[in-house]
Amino acid sequence: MKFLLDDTVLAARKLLGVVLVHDTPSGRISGMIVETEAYRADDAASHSYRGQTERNAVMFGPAGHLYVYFTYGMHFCVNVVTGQTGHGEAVLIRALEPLEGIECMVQNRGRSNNLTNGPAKLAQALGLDKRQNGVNLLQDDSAVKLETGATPSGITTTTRVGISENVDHPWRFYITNNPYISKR
DNA sequence: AGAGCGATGGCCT
DNA sequence: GGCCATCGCTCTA
Repeated sequence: MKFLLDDTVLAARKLLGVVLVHDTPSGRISGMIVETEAYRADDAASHSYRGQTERNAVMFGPAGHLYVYFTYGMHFCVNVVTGQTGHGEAVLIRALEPLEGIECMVQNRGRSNNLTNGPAKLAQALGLDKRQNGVNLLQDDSAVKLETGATPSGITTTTRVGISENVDHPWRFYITNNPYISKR
């Protein structure tokens, strides 16, 4: 996972195919990352753009940690911190392909379809919220961690979703033809 | 298939 | 006080 220290846009591409795991009391829940977005420090759409605050502090910490934020009053979204410590960069995980613990995901989501094809959906499916903000994803004994997965067959590049600033950059990536990407 | 909108709370000015 | 890196229900076709 050395690539997390690379340029954040490149890191977002390389996170495709990596497996995100949450070890819970009710079992191991995991999914392969199939869609990401890069948020750079000099990027008006990034939470870190206006400097460090209590909320976004994790983004300014070391790469490979988990940044979880709360939005729209009811949703959590999950990011992997990238780049050098102090820069404030991260990659938003927008979609997963479910691998293990699908029964747990169904329970967490309260439905049996569309488990992980959106940033807030996958956070709920894996049981991730404010409590996991800041955990180290690169440590073996961590409850939430990243594991090496498959190399994607193909990568599609588009502009990012759901932002109003800095709209034109092609910083969203997904595995071409993967059925679990979020729509739009 | 697609547009409209309500739910719901923390963060920032 | 207004804004949100959202989701899913409800309406119109």
